[in-house]
Amino acid sequence: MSKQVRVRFAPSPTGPLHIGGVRTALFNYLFAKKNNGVFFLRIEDTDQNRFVPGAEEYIMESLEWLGIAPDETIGKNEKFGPYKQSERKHLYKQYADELINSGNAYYAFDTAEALDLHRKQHEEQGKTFIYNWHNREKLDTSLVISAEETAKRIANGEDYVIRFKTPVDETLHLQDIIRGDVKFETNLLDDKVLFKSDGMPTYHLANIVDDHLMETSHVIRGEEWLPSMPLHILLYRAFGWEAPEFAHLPLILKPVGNGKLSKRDGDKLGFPVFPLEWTDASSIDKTVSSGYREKGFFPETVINFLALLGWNDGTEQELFSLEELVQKFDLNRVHKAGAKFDPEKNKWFNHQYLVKQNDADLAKAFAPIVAEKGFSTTLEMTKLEKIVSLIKERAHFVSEFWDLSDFFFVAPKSYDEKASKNWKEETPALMQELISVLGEITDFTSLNIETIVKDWMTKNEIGMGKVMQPFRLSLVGALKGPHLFDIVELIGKEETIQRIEKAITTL
RNA sequence: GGUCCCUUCGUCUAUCGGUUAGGACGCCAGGUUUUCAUCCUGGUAAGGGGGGUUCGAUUCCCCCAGGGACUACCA
Repeated sequence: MSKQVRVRFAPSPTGPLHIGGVRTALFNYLFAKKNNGVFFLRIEDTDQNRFVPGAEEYIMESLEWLGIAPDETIGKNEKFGPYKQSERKHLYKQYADELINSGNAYYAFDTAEALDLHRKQHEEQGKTFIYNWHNREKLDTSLVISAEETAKRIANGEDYVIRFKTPVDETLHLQDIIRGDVKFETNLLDDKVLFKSDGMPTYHLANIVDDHLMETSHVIRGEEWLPSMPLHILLYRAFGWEAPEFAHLPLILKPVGNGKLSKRDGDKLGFPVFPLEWTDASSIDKTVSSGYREKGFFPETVINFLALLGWNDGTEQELFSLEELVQKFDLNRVHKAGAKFDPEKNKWFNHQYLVKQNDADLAKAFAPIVAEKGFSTTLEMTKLEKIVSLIKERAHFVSEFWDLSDFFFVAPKSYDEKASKNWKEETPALMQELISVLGEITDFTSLNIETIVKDWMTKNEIGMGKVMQPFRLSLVGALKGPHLFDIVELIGKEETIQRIEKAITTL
């Protein structure tokens, strides 16, 4: 029996979760569930300067809305808690010390200013400053001074960081589930800071320590982390720990132009990049970024579309429920190349799920909009459900419902110009006749009205278009919308006749 | 600049050496519909370039080009 699958999503709370992060979380979730494993959420807030209030809650709420909430996290099954790195602060120093003692790390006293200067000077000469084997003994480190001297400087309160002592002259062949064999020369790597002068670990140290302590079996993360895989593997080795398996996901790219989709893209591209609406409290004007939820996307849409960005099951199926995804997901079928986000196809997915929703739920979602227009009391829910069932095939979002159904609530205020051309000289007389036909119908239901009206037309040899077009124009104000007799039944005999009369006088 | 990753229709993708290179979104046309939408039918459109390996390459290898990521005491 192989060991239990435990995967994590480990965002830092520097703002709202963006769509690429959501995809990473989703793939972790799918992989965990597929393998009867555990999906946990860890908050990586080792950089106190970048902490954004509300971001942590936002992340949790987003995952919950999408239906991919973690099995373990802050306040939930805290088997390996705390799940927030700032609360694990006391843990990391001892591991940094362990690396110092084993000769895998060293103290460095260089100031940020000194390093900046080095970088600038190198740049001016067209060279790149890399803090590693070739210069670490020329810099201000514990490698070149005595242990006593080092201890003294630290005791004096001098600022220092702890850097990893990258091994020399090695070619690393690393295995990535998605990319296969990836090669790195250790001589080209730099000695990353593991422990900062503010007493906090960097991402690299905290991440490895926590993944080990939390018994992470697989690290599934974005491709932007691929360059730090050698460092991470080397760290596991230095600690003598078994490393988890790695899988680096392809990036989600902007739909137009180049580059990866980023938080800064906000609403500029005409679609949300965040699952939930987010108000930037730090901005002067309290900038609001739209969210999928508020825009009327269903969680199923977001899940389905994101799952297919970089993965497919090898068949031609495109509509998947979360359960199906769990069943079929396979990391080995994840793509290597980045994928451009296609807002059009995303909308198509939402239409698919909109049509699938049951009418009662849609009516419930539509009701507040109707109420806002001032029709709350005049309508019972069953009628609203009926309306929704008639129009949903024409919509991508619930927010489009009103424009597609306003004529159910209120008579047209104007008539579509182009359509009015169908209003000919003989039309008023015909409409007058239609009124009297309608007036005599007692069973005022769609099918019955249709039968009677069509009978009347055939008996009098009146062409369909001559009646139906003006009839629709009178009720709807344009040549669009659901089956006409369904509209007639819903608005009722009296209203129908009134609207025809109004059309006769107006047109 | 350096390191690493990637490369099939406009976009998302299938193809595990031999296919008329398939599907979906979009777009166009036709049909259904009194109308719009849905739906159905059809069409549009692709293996970056150059070398190899092979009887045969989209598929395997190399080079180039292009794109991307990373290159902080940020994650």
